[in-house]
Amino acid sequence: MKHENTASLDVTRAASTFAALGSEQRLHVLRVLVRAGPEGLTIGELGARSGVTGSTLTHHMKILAAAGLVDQKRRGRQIICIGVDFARMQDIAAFLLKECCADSPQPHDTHEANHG
Amino acid sequence: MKHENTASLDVTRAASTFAALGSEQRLHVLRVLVRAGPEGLTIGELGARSGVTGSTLTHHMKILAAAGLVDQKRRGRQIICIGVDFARMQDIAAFLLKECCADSPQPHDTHEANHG
DNA sequence: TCTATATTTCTAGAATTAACGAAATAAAGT
DNA sequence: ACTTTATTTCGTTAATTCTAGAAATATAGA
Repeated sequence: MKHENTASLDVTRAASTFAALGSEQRLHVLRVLVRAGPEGLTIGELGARSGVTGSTLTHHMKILAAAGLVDQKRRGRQIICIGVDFARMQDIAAFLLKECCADSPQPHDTHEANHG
Repeated sequence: MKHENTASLDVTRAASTFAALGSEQRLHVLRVLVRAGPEGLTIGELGARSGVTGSTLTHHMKILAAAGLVDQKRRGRQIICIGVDFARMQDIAAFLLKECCADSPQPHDTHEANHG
């Protein structure tokens, strides 16, 4: 990891977001949350529905929250978790493609039709 | 990792695709490839442009290829690598949201406007 | 066949991440 | 203050992934 890159902070952030999604267990938990919709679920209910509980669930939720993929807020003595919004996933996906063909010698138009 | 899930194979595949994108170094390499456009780059040139070379690059490319994010084909004694296409990223992003709100008690329409 | 070039496999130590029990903290009710 | 419920922090062990050097393989050309 020894290369200089002006947009390096973005790469770092995008990579850790993808990494957050890159665990089968976290992906499962996140999808349970997405299925639950905008009202969200408590940690307890999320654990019950996903089969991932206790400190393990806390650990995974922390990673998902740090990536901005879930929100957590306290309500009394429970924590309500709410899943990603669509726009965020769009942004993440776009990140990969946004400089597409910038270094290509041939005219852009030729390829651009493939991903309008 | 002890929960049964009918769609478990899909989750596994999606998770490993995200995991493939979840390394700063791999993400950097992949973006260099995306910048290069549809003609692709040889491993050597990709290494020169990205700063990741040798067995380390081979290792990362294997992971990206297994995830279907790059294609590799031999041409003489070099290997040409070509980056992701847009449709694949769209699919990956969609995976997360496709069952959105399925378990939500309230009517779908209320939330659906947020992510047409 | 011999040599040079391009890339991969093998191997292993370092670093990171996962998993989980036990103890700790936070809020609410008695 | 004490108890119960909900969740997190801490500490520790296991598992996975990263990184890179050295040897191996594949192809092309002399």
